[in-house]
Amino acid sequence: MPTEALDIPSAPNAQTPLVRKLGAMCLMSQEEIEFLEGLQNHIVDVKKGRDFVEEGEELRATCVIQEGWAIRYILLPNGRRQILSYALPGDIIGLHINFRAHANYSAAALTPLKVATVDPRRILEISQKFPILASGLSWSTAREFAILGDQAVRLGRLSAPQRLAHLMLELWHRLALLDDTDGRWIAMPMTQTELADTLGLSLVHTNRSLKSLREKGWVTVESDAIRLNDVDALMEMSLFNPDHLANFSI
Amino acid sequence: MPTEALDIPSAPNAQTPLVRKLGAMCLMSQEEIEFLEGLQNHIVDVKKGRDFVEEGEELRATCVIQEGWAIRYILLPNGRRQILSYALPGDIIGLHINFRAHANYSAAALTPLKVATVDPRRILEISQKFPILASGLSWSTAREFAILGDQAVRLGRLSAPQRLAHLMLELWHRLALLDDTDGRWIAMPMTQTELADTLGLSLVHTNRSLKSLREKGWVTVESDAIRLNDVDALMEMSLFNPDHLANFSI
DNA sequence: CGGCCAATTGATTAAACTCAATCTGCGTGG
DNA sequence: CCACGCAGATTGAGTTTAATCAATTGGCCG
Repeated sequence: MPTEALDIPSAPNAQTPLVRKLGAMCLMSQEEIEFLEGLQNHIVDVKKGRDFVEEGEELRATCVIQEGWAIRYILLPNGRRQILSYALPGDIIGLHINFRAHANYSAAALTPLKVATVDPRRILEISQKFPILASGLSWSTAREFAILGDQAVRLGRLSAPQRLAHLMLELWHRLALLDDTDGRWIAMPMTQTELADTLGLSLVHTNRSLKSLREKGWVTVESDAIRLNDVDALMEMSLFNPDHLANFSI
Repeated sequence: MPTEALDIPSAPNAQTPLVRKLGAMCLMSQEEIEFLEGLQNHIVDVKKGRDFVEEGEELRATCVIQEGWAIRYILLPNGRRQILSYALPGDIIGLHINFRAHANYSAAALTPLKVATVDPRRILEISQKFPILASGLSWSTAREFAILGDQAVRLGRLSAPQRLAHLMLELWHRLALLDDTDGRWIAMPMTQTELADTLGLSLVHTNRSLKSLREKGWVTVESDAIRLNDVDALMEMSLFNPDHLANFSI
């Protein structure tokens, strides 16, 4: 198992992935859990490939992913795309919406998606009424920062095969927190084009780097999933630091 | 002047850079301003080059930069470094400190620094008592995200000269919000080694890319400062999007 | 004057990109 | 049922960008 995080007992009766995720970090009261679950009762389906947040547009609602994966990305005027991060179940898009704030990135469904849309004013309500919950969201924010920071490290200071391995390990750890891994298999719903736009590489070079990890025997690739055959080797070669995703250690 | 932000009247009697920064976004009451200023009365000096936050260490205090520049960075086991972002006066390091949270990046003084150290519990107090102030800090958080997102775009999808120009424009806009630019001159207190670690390049290639901007006449480089001679050309070639730093437009 | 740090330049090597074909699996219409 | 089209994956070949290695220069300070 990837981190000590899993030794911390989860929130009881956790139904939504957000409650499960926060439960790994902080001990919420039953009232807080119920409030948080109650927030997420308005569920919207988003078709695979569809944008549900568009850069520059005014944000109307805070979105909490219930099922499926999304990407946050920025499109450049020359047509190139940089995917900033993957949003998994329990992740929040638009947590920090302010008066007339405009989205500074787009978000799209990587797989068919179920999202809860929440009135941003109810988020402010949380910080006034539920201090534990508020600190849970604050932790979630700090974790998003750490994830984006690791993305910057990948893009700035790792080689192509390192970037790939590093990303796989990140996803493995994040999915493990949701109990969403089957041993060493993890879902990989993105195409190689999307992978390339995540890692700042060309499609061709992404393909070749993936091949090199396969040929070393470190990963097994299936359509829509990969298996991490040698986690130690992957961690060492990609310089992955698991503390960045479990900064609540001890 | 870079953005429409400057047309919004600043907070009256703004003394600390944080109040000046937030004043550009939200209209705080006199009481809120005084509370925020009062928070920042414990000032610490940090010598140039010194780390004041170390990755992995437990964070004891929230730091608000009063004077000087800092860097947030991650050091890899192989000795390479990725600078994530620059912290300017008014920026906050450790806004989202939680119970026994450990820093997931280091921070060091790029210049001699004055920082206010704040008890993190007083941050929680803000969100409970001062809703406008809380939304201001939330905006500040969203802005930090946008800055780090732009950093990922630079690292992932821009060429070396584009990365340089893009970073200069970011700093120009951020300094303008603090009224800290002298026309088109901006401070550049970092060495080329630090610039290279910011942009994900080698020192030599950074030097050559800087030379190419100079030779095109777009920038003038002095020690510790540069002048943006042709902002339009820089914006076009680097695909810079000023909205990311002024997402409160209209 | 010497030492040191930062900046600059030259030459070579390595990594990653681009262009151009295939190849493969899958669904669909004839 | 099969040919066709299409999207995604794979491979080859040549080019470009950036890294590395190696000096050299410039400024500043003791």
